[in-house]
Amino acid sequence: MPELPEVHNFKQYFDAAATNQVIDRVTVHDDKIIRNMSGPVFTDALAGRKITGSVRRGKYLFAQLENGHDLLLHFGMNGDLNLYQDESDRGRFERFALHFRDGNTLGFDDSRKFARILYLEDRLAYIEQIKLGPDALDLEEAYFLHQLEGRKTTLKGILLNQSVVAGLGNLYVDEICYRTRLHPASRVNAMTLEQKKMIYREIIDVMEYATQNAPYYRDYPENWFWHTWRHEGGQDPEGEGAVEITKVAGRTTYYVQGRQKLVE
DNA sequence: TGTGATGTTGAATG
DNA sequence: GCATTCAACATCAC
Repeated sequence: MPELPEVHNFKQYFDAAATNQVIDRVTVHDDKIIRNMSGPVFTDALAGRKITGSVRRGKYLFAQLENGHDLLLHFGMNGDLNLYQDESDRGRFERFALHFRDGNTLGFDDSRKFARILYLEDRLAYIEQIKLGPDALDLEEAYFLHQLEGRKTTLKGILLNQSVVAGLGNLYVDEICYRTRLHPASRVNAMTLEQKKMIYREIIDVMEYATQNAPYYRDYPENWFWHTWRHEGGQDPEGEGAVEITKVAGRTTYYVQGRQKLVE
């Protein structure tokens, strides 16, 4: 599930659960989820470490350790955090868990195993390495406009590109396109400056609204866009047209025919 | 029971 | 070399 607003919520949950906790030991149920070292090496690297806080950038959550290193949590398609005391509360799909000295355990659940966990000695070097762009909430207009120059890809493709702006995913991109009245398959190089500025504005507005109003993980408000128009048989709340389903940038895409203009 | 899924990557292609 | 596209990843839910 996680896009920027969900990971924002994971951060809140993580900070409350783990800040100032000392890791007593680590359990790894599935070595493959740790992407840059073996399970035992990972376990040794974390044992005895204190967690001092966390930093979020896009969909990436960096848990900071007192030695200056970081534990990177990327939630993939359906990662989740689960703090518990009683072993019976352990998640069915827990892949690894931090056991704190105070007796609590923070489990990382991930049924589909698309999550990525790394132990990082240098967070900034890693961000540089994967070319992760600025967080959507920190996006500056001039930078964004510059990133769009000379691009021939689709509007949806550019918004999903984490190097351009970090944090947007399939659902929120559809909502941004809906609000701008632009068809998601519109070509970036065919759009006017005004249209690009409008996209910038909606990125910020949608992300701010979502982070301020989203409850933890599920159970979004009734008027959330995927309850109204972004689903099979959905209705455009403004009644301007029919909801169509197609594929853009390789992803399932919803848009309102008649409302969203294809610019190419 | 077959299909699709809210993400990322690396290989293939242009 | 760069931008872009697309299959692959592994498993579950509908």
